[in-house]
Amino acid sequence: MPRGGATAQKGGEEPQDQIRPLADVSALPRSNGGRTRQLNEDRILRAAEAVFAEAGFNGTTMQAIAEAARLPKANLHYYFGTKEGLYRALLNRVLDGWVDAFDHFQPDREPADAFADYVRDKMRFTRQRPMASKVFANEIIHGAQHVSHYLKTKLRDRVDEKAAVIADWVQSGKMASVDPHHLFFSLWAVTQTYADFDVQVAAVLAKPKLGREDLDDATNHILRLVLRTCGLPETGIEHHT
Amino acid sequence: MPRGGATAQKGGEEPQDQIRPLADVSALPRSNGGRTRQLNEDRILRAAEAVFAEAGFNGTTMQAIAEAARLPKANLHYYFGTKEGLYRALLNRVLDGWVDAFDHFQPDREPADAFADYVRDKMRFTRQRPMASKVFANEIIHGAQHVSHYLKTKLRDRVDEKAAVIADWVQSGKMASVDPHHLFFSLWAVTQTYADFDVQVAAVLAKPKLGREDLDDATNHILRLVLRTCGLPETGIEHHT
DNA sequence: AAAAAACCTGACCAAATGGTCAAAAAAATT
DNA sequence: AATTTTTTTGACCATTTGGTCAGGTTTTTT
Repeated sequence: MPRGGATAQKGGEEPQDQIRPLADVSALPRSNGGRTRQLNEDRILRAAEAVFAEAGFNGTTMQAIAEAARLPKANLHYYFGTKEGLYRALLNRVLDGWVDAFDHFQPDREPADAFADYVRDKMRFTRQRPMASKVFANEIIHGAQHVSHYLKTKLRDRVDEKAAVIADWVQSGKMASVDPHHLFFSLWAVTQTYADFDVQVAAVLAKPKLGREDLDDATNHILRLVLRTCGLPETGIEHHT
Repeated sequence: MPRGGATAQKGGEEPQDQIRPLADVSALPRSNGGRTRQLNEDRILRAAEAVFAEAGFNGTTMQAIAEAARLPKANLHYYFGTKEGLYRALLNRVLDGWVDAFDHFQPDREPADAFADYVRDKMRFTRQRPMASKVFANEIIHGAQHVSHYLKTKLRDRVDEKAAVIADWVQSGKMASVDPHHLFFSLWAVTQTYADFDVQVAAVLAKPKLGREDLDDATNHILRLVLRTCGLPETGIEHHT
């Protein structure tokens, strides 16, 4: 008897050509102590992230994910039941890494350091998992139907908590007066724009695609922007050329 | 003989319930001196903007647009030929209003005024046509397949032109040193985030939806952010509560 | 008042897509 | 080694969807 969200399967398949090679995961080593499932779910989620990011929920076909993961479509349904189920699983995975960066905002820290670390973390995420960012952005733009509860509870609480910390910094004269909530919106916006709208940025910069250096420039720019906005000293930022 | 991009039509229709009332346009007054086409195209585009914004290109069905516009589906095909054709027409419409705001950056202007006007323009657009912004954002996130040429030519040229103006301002000591290109990316990001990610912002602010006051707060916050980043005096910004 | 051009639309269709099923192969348990 | 559980997968299907067509109606032009 199956174990996943699925029940039973059967599905017509055409021969699957790989659409995008998925790193290497080619030979899932045998004799796993039963973690076949974990490996395959991960493999599928990785493929799904890329496909959903590029095509959005509706534009994504199970077939496309199957090809990207180099597995038959029915296999996806075996592990995740429905397209919706797979999508939700993916969103959970993406959201996990989203709230953690907030930890940098501790009351006893130096504001400048906290902001710098936060920005650098966000930009690191942007560089390393631009697809994840796009999946999330897409979900929000289209009404956040699957994550609205999360936004109104976990995220809101976390933001309120850290907004209070920033408000304290402002009160105690450690930084200039800024609306903490809107500051967060700005921080998210300026960092994620390099993941979500990378195509636009690259086009304007006349680059075929964004490279590491471009993102380093961006990071320095954002650091300057944030620190100046908060009336903090611009230490540790390289001078842009 | 038809005149639009279309050729000829015929299409099965179910009874159309309105999904979203479209303003009022209920009675297209007769006896238009032949501008029936213009009226209907506008009506369809208006409906399409809302539907495409909510569902993305692939998630949007011609049927849904037809219902929103309260016209039979075949009628849409009559005017725009294909779904793609309609989408492109919509994108053109949206892009038109996008580059104009750049005009505020004139060499002889006071930098502070130029930035303030630009931000206010962008935020006005965000408030008045959030759907348009979402359609555009969606297009970019998914690779800008239909507008990449535009980005690499018209937009890039325009940005380069205005970046030069800002570079001059920096040179002549009128404002602090900032990378002009990245400054634009930041400006776009912080303003459009209130249109594209309105759901997220509202959720965090614990509002059912963003109101005028919220966007006014946002505008003031952004003005402060930009002016401080550019080392310009914060004149004419109301103090946030 | 014809004739032509523009507009409208119900009926229909081929292709795509999410999902299912049954049967079998592999692994793990006993 | 037998049994049970988990995994794999090809074939099949109902529905949805973009798009077409032919014939009709309205408006404009002559």
